[in-house]
Amino acid sequence: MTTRARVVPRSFYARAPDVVACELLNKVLVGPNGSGRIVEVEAYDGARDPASHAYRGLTPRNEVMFGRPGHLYVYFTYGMHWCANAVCRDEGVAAAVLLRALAPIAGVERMRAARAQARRDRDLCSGPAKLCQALGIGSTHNGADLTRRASTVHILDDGMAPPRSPAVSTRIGLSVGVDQLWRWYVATDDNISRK
DNA sequence: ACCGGGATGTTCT
DNA sequence: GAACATCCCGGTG
Repeated sequence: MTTRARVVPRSFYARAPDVVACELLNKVLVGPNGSGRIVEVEAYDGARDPASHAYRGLTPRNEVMFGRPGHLYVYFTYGMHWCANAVCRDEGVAAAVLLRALAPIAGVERMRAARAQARRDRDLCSGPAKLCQALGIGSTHNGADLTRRASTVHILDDGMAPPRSPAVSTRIGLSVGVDQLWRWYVATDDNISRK
């Protein structure tokens, strides 16, 4: 990482989640344990998306999704896993991008310690709950401001452009909204949760 | 490689 | 009481 890396500004996030998702590819997520390049994402659009946590309106859990763009929405699922999203669109409109996989950059030793089960380094961040465990992201980071370098969790642009033609697929692990092609990933990367 | 089941607890019906 | 934006392990081929 060079000094030319800068935080992604709030205006970037204040757009539709499918647009934000595509452009988050190849940006850098920084967390407590290190950093990684974002290589897989999914879009969730509360207003018209039955798979979105915000589809049925505001609740204590999804409150952050309704807030300002550029913040982190962290939720707990399956009794043991944390997952992290970048909040999109204007305040009052719920939308988010689920961060699904990273290519590790810095702090790999700490990530290995945080994910002792991982047999290979490509298993460290190859899933939405894996990357949170690897980077040390949890409930205390819900609502974190991703646009501030001082924030424990933030996102940097180090100059690498998003892929011109990312791979596209349906989203993973859903029982509704299964037909939307709202998953994007860097086709050539080894750290993808699933082909 | 692929597939099936269990872990584990919050959230919402 | 069911569902859940998941992961891991142990089976089989």
